[in-house]
This record gives sequence, structure tokens and C-alpha cells, in this order.
Amino acid sequence: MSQKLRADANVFKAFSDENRLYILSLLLPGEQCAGKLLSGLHIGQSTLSHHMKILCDAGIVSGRKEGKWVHYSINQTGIAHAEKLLKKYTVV
Amino acid sequence: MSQKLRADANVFKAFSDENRLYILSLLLPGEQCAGKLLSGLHIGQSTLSHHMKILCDAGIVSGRKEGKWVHYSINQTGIAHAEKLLKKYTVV
DNA sequence: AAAACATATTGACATATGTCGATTTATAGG
DNA sequence: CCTATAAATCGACATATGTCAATATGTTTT
Repeated sequence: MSQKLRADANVFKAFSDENRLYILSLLLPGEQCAGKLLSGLHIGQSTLSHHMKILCDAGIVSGRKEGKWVHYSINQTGIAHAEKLLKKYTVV
Repeated sequence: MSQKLRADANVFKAFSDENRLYILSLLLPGEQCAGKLLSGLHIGQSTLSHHMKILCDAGIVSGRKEGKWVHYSINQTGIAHAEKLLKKYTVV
């Protein structure tokens, strides 16, 4: 029960950082590899990797490895889940 | 622009704590005063006050003062805004 | 005016989070 | 193989966050 609350909170936590929101906006037009994302941000490579892990763990983003590159994209299933959660705590 | 990102992130931040999610679930059936909320939680009075401030500042919850009591309720306008934000960062 | 009660504010503290630089791991090409 | 490149992991650090106890503020009742 409190375990469930924690999991739900983690989904919202993934959305609660400026850089992660900006990363999502970069992914809106479609799949992007990490390097491309990095060039659009003012953070180090390791920091980006950290943010991508948080987004992936929350199910919001998916990573597709292709050779040396990882292509990230918004995971619509995860988004649907997030929308469901928002309603769960705000709509009777 | 980065100012906007920060404001948006703050809305999600308000949802990203277990106790605040639980508070929202307590408010789902309708308006509740602080004391009533407190009795349903395992946190101190000052901590509750702190959480209510975060929820109110984010526009998610409204407080209506009546004598000594403050009656809190979910602010549907704020919720609509949160839903809009979620879409803003996840839907083309 | 005083006492009682509900809530907010303050100050202190431990833990969580975001950040970086350095290193490691994994893959591709010469 | 060796080197170069992309991304992940690690260790360290500063700041943010959640928590509490104590105190302050505001309101009602006596």
C-alpha cells in the first residue's frame, strides 16, 4: 500500500525536473539518440545518462540500443499510465 | 523559458511525494480540514502544514479558512492545468 | 483578559537529488 | 589488436527536500 504510493510518486518524480521536461520536449518530434539530446542540453554526459535512467525506470521513455548508440523515445504506454495515475489521485 | 520549465516541474513535484499523494486521496471524497487530514496520516502537524503549502502553491489544492479551521479541497482548475502540462510534454 | 485550540512558521537535522569529472564498459573501424 | 567513440557507472560534493520539536499567530470561548 505505502509501496504503491511510493511507486506512483516515482512516476511524478520523473517529471519533476526541468532538464527531464526539456528532454521530453526534445523527444516529442520522435526518437533521438543520447548524443543528439546532449547537444541540446547544458549538462554533462554522465548527468544526461542519469536522467535517462530515471525516465526509463519510470516507464516514461524507452531506449533502443543500436550499435554504440541508444535511441530514446517517449513510451506511450508509460504516458498512458501516468495519465491514469493523475486521475487516480485527482478525480473521484 | 527555463523559468517556465521550472514552474512546470514544480507542479509535478507537488505530486511526487507519497504523503502528498495520500493527502490527495483523502481529499478525493471532498473537502477536509487539516486536523481531519492529520488524523489519517503518520506525520507531525508542522509537516502536514508544509505539505499543504506545497499543494496549494502548485494550485492543486485550495484552502478555505473558516474560523480556526482550514478546509482543503482539490482544485479542479489546477488539476486541469496539470493534465494539460502532462500532455504538453508527452503528446505531439 | 485569559485559556484553549487550530494552523503556520522557524530552526535544526538526516536523507535524497542533481551535478560533475574520472573511469569503465561496449561497440565499430583501421 | 589497437584506437576511437558512445554511453554507463562511480565517487564526491552542494543543494533541495521531508521531518520533527518548539514557538508564533490567529480565533473562539469563558
